[in-house]
Amino acid sequence: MRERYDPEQIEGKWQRSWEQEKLFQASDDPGRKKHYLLEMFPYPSGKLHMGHIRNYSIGDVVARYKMMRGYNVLHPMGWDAFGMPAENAALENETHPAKWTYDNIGYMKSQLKRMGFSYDWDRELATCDVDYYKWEQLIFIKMYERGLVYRKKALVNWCQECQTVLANEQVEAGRCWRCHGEVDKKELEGWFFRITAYAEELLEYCDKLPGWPEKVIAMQKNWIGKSIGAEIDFPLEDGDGAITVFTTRQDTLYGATFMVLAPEHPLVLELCKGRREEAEVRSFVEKVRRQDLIMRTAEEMEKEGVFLGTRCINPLTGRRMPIYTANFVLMEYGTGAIMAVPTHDQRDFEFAKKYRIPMIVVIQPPGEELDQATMTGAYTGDGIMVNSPPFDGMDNRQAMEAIADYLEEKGVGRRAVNYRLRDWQISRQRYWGAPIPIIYCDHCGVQPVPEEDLPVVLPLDVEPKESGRSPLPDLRSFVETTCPRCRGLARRETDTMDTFVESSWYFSRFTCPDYDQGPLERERLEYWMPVDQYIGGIEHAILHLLYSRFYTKVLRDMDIGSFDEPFINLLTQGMVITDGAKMSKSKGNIVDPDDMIERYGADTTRLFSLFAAPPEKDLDWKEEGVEGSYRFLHRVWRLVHELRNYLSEQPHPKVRSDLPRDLWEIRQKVHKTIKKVTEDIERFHFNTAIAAVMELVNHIYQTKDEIEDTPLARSVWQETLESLALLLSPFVPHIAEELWEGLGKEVSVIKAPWPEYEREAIAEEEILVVVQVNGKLRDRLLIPASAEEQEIRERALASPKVKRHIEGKAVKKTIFVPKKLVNIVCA
RNA sequence: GCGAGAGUGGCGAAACUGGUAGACGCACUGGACUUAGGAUCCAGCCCGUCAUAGACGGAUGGGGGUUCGAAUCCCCCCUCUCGCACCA
Repeated sequence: MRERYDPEQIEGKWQRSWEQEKLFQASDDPGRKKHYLLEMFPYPSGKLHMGHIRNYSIGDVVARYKMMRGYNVLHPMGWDAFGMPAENAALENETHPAKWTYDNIGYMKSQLKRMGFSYDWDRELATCDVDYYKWEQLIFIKMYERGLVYRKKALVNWCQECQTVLANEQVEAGRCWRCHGEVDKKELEGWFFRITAYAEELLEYCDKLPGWPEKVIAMQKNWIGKSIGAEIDFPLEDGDGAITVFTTRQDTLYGATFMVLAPEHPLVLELCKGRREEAEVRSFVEKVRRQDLIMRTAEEMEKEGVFLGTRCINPLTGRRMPIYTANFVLMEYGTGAIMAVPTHDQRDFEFAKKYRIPMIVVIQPPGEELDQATMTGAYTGDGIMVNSPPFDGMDNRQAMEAIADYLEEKGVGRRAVNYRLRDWQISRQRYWGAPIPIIYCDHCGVQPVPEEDLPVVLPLDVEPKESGRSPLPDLRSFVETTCPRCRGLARRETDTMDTFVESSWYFSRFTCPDYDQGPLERERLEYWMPVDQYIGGIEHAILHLLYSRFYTKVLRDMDIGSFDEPFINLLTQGMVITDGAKMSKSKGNIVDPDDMIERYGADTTRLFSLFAAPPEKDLDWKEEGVEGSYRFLHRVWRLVHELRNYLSEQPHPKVRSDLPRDLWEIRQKVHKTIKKVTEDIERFHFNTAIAAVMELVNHIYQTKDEIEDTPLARSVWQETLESLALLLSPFVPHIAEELWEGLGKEVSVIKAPWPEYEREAIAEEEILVVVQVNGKLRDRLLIPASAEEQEIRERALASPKVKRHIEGKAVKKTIFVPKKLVNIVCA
C-alpha cells in the first residue's frame, strides 16, 4: 500500500480485476433471491453528462449494497440508440447515423467503465441492433392482430424542426419535447397504439404503486385525466342528426343556452353551408387553424367565435340553442362540442356576455339568490336546483344522478366516462428508427409483414438527406416488395417507430438479451421481473413511464409475462446544476465527467455526487465540494495506511468490561456507524450515510494517538478498519478494494458480507437525559442506563440549574420520556 | 386556475414516529507542524445582551392554534420550484 492516495494508480487496476473475475455477472438462478436494479439507459449522444453520473452512482450504491447483502443482483446497462440526433449529427459530420451511434456507444461505455459501475456487460443491448428491434416488430404485429394498432388520418402534432409527428405526451406547452421548436397541427395518416384501451387500468394501478413518488403518480393520473359525466344528444333544428356533447355537469343542462363546436369539428363547415354566415365561418376556422398551439393555449387568449347560422334543440327544455364555433373548444377533448351554460361555467359566461346570449340560472347557492341579469361571473359551486322543472328544489349533486337517469330513460343521453389520454401516435417520418413492419398492396390493402419474414431490416446503405427528410421513401430496394398475400408488387411502410417504443420494454429484454426464439423468454422473465428498483430523471414521469406501463400490460395480455406493472419502486433523482442554473452549452457552465475523473478519480466524483444532496433534490456541482470529498478519501487512506501496522486478526472480547474504555468507545462508534449507514442506504439517504462514516473517521483521528499499542487495541483496530472499508465500498468501490487488500484480504470486498451491528456494542452505559423546565432546556444529565424513572426524576429536580428555575414555584407535574427527557412543569 | 412539493446559519444540508435545532461538508477565522504551504493535524464558527468563565434571551418564511413540549401536527397568509393548463 502506497503512502499517498493516488486514484489513477488504483482505479484501472480494480476495474480490470472486476471484469476478469466477472464479479457483476448475474446468474439466472431461480434458487436465489433476486434483486433487479435498473437505471434508465442513456441515449448515446456522445459522452456522459453529470446527470448520468449522478443517476448511475446512486444505482451503483444500491447494486453493490444488495450484492453484499447476498442478493442475486441484476444490474444491466444498454443504449437507447435510435433517434433524431444521430441523423442530425450524421449530416453535420458527414458520417452515418449507425457509425455515429456505435462510436458514441463505444466511448460512453468506456466512460461507464472508468466510473467503476457494477454492470453485467454480458447483457448489454442497443435498441438499434436488429436482434433487438426485430422482436419489437413482432410485438407490433401481434398488437396489430389484437386490434391494439390501427392506422388513421388525424390532426397530429407536427414538429417543423424535427420534420416528424409527435405524440401528445411529447408536446410540452406547445413545443417539441426534444428540440423545443414550435409544433403545428397537421392532417396526416399514421399508426396509433390503442393505449386508451388501458386508460382505466393504468389509472387504477396508480394506487397500487406505493413505491412510486406521489408526484409522479399525480402526474400520471392527471395525464390520464378521467372524468365522469354524461353524453347528451342535441337534435339539429333543421334536418336530421344531432350534436353529441360530453359534460361533467349534466345538472346544469336546463341552463344550456347555446352550443359550441371546436373549429376543427367536421359539422362546422357542413352546418353553415349555403348560409349567409358561411364565408365568415370559413375565414374564422382558417384563422384559428393558422394560430399555432402556443398562441392558442396562451394564458389570456381572448374567447372568440362565430354563429353558424343554425340551431339545435335542448332535449330537456326544447329551447332553441344557437350553434357557434369558437377557439376555446378543443377537438381533442370529449366530442369536440360543448353545451354552454353561461351561468355556471366561467368560459361560457365570458362568451355569452361578449355575444349577448341569454343566460338562465339553474343552481342557487345556499343562502344567496343569483340573478342572471346582474351576475358578474359564473357560479360553479353546489346548490339547489331551480328553473329545471322536474328537479327543482333538489340538491345539484343528487340532480346529477337523477338527470343522468332521466336522459337514459328518454334515450337522449347516457352516462359516460371521458379520458384526456389519447392514443399513442407512433409513426415517425424519420430514418433512424425501427421500420414499421407493414406492407401496402393495391389489391389486398394493408398487410402486416408475416412473422417468418421478420425482421424488416433498416437499410444502412443510405445517405441522410439535407432537408432532414427520411431517405427511406426514395429507396426503391426498400420500398418495393411483394404482397405477402397475393405475391403482387407492393410497397413497404417507410415510417419508423417512435423511439419510445424501444424503451417501453428494454427492461424486460435485459432478463434474456440472448434469447432468439422470441422477444422474451418466459422463465428468465418471470424470475427477474418486475424491476425492484428503477432510478431515473423526473423528466420521464409521463412519457417513458406511462408507455412502459402500457406495454407491460399489453405483453401480459399476450401471455408473455404475468406481472401487471414493470417497476415496483421508482426513485426520481434531481438535476445536476451549477450556480443554481441548469447546465447547458449556451451558459457554458457544463462540468465534464472526464475532466472530473482525470483530476480527482472516479471515487471522488461518485462520492461528491452522492454526498452533496439527497437523491431527489437538485445537486449544485461545486468545485470546493468536490475538493472536500477528495480530501476525505485522502484522510481515510492515511488513516488506514498508518493503522495497518497495528492490526491483529485475533478476536477481541465483546464484553464491555473486558475492554478499556477508549477501545470500547471506538467499537461502539464503529457499530453505531454500521447501523446508521445500513439504515440510510435502505432509505436512500446516501448523504447522511456518508456523513456517518465521516464522523467515524473523525472520531478515530481524535482518539488514535491516545491509544496504547496492545493486543486488544490491535484487534479493535482490525475490526474498525475492516468495517470502514466495507461501509465505504458501495460508494467508493475502488479505494475500498485497495484498503481491503491493504488489510490483507485476498477476495474482493464485494464478496464480503455486509457488516451487521451488534446490539450489545451500541448499548449505552450512560444516557444523556435532557431536563427542561416549562419546555425550556435547562440542563443535560449523564445518567447510568440502568437508572430507574424515580431516580432520574430526583436527579433532575436536584440539578442546581434546574433548581434556579423552579425556586418558589409549585411543580404542577413532570413529564418523563424514557431515555430522553424530563420536563418539569411549574406555575 | 388545478395538482404536487419546498421555504432551517454565509452556502450545500441534518434532525426516522412531536422531545438537546443546525450532524456532516464547504467557506471563513485562529493555532500547531514547517524553509514554505493552496499539504496535514487541532480548535472556533446562528444572532443578541451581560467586560469574562458562564449565564440569559431570541431564532427553522409570517401570523394564529393544539400540546408539558412544535422545524415536525392543524388553520390562515406570503414566497419559490415543478407538472398540467380554455379538459367542458
